[in-house]
Amino acid sequence: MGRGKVELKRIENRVSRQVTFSKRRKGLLKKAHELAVLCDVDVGVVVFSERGKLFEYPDPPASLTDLIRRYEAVNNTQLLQETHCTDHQQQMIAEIGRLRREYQQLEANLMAYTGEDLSSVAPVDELDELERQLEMALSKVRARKDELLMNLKDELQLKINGSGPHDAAATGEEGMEEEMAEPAPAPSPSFAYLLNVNEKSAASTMLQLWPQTDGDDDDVGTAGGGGSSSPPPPRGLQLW
Amino acid sequence: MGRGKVELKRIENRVSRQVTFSKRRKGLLKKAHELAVLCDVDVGVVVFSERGKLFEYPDPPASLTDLIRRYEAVNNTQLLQETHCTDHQQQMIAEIGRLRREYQQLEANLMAYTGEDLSSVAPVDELDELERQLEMALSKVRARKDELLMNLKDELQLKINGSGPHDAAATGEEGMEEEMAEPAPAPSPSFAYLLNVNEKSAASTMLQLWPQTDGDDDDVGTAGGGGSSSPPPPRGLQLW
DNA sequence: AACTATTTATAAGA
DNA sequence: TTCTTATAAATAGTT
Repeated sequence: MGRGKVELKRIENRVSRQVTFSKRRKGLLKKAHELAVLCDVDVGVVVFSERGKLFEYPDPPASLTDLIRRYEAVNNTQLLQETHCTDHQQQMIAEIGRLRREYQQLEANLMAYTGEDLSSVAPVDELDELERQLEMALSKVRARKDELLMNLKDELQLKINGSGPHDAAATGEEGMEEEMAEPAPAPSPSFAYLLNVNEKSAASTMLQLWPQTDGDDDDVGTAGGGGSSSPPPPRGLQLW
Repeated sequence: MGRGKVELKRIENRVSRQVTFSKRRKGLLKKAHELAVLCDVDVGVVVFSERGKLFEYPDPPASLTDLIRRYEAVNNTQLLQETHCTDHQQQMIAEIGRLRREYQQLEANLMAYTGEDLSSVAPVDELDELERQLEMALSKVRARKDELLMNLKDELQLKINGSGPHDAAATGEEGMEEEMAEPAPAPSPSFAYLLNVNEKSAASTMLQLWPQTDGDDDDVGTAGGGGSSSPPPPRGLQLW
C-alpha cells in the first residue's frame, strides 16, 4: 500500500526505516486492537524498537501480563529470574563503548574512502596515500572484473565449441551469468550502495549475541589478500 | 476494507466473527512479520482464540520467549527498583547486537571498497558499479588534494608578496564549509592503514551511550553516523 | 474457498 | 514530524 510496492527486506535507509517503523507500528497495534474487539479475543503485541524502546498492546498492559502467563502456561515456559546482572554490566558497557568506537572509526574510513567526507583526511600527504590506495583498489576491482568476464567468455566458448546441440545463440552480448564464475564467491550479500547497511537475516532477531559456540563463529570469510583483520573479537564473557 | 465499513465492536454473528477472526488473525501476523523484517526490530504477537487456541509470532516462537523476557524486564523495572539492571541489560544487549551487525556490514563494504575482499561483490555489474564509485572517490580525493595545494600556494604567495601580518588569505573563492577549511586540523585521526582502528579518540567517546535526553514517545534520530542517538526511556538508574 | 468492491494502510513526496 | 496523494493491500460481503 503506497506509492510503490516494497520488498520484504530490511529497509536500508535509516530515515525511511524509522518512518516506516513509526507508521507500521501504529498500524499493527491498531490491527491488534481491531482483532481483539471485533472477534472478542485476547491479543497481545510487543514491539521493541531498534533502540530497545517498548511498544505494546494492550496499551495499559493490564492484561498483557496475563496473556504472557497464559502463553507460558501453554508453552510450559519459565522465565528465569536473574538478578545477578550487575557483574556483567561493566563488561557490556565496555563492549558497547568499544563497538561504538570501532564502528565510528570504520565509518570514517569508509567515508574517506568514498570521498564523501574527507574531513578526516586532513594533511595533503594523507590524501596522497588515500589516492594511492584507491588506485590500488580500483585496479583490483578491475582485475577481478576482467577475471570474471574472461571466465564467462571461456565458458561460453566451451558451450559453443564443445557440445552444442543446445542453442548457442544469444551469447553475443547478453552475458547473463547463471551463477557466477567458478571457484570464488560464496555469499554474495547484495552489494548495492556502499554505506548502506544491508541485512540478510533480520527476521527473527537477536538475543543470540554470543553464540555460545565459542569455538568459531565467523561466517564471512574475510581475509583478503594480505590484510586480514579481526574485527570485533568474540570476546568471551558469557553473560547468561 | 471491504464491501462495507464495519463498526469497531464485537461481531455478534458467530460465523462471521469466526471468519473475520481467521482472516484478520492472518493479516495481523503478516503485518507483524513485515514490521519485523522491514524495520529490523523485534516483534512478538500472541493471539488466543475464543476457544483458547494460541497463535503467535514469531512462528517458531524461539525468540518470543526472549521477547517476553525483555518485556517483563522493562515492565518490572518500572515497579521494582531491585531489578533495574535487567532493563538496562536488555537495552545494552540490543545495542550490542545492533552494533555488531552494523559493524560487520560496514566492514564488508570497506573490504570491498578496498579491494581486499571482493567476495561480497559477486556479479559483474556490481563490480562495475564499484569501479564507478571508486573512480568517483578518486576524483574527489584528487580534487580535495588540489584544492589544499592551491590554498597552500596562495598562502605562500601572500606571505612572499604582501607580508600582511593578518591573514586575509584563502578567502578568495573557497566555498568551503565553515567548519573545517585549512586552519589546522585539530584531531587528524590518523588515516594510516584503512581498517586499522585507531584508538586515540577512544577515551572521550564511550560511556556516554544514552545521553538521557529524555524526549516523549517515539524514538527518533538514530545514531549511525552522526553519533547522536536518542536515548531509550529515561527509566531511571544512571549507570554512568 | 474464491471472488470483487471498497475500505484501509502506507510509500513517497512536500 | 505531520499532511497529502497515489497505490498497494486487506478484507467485508457475496458466490
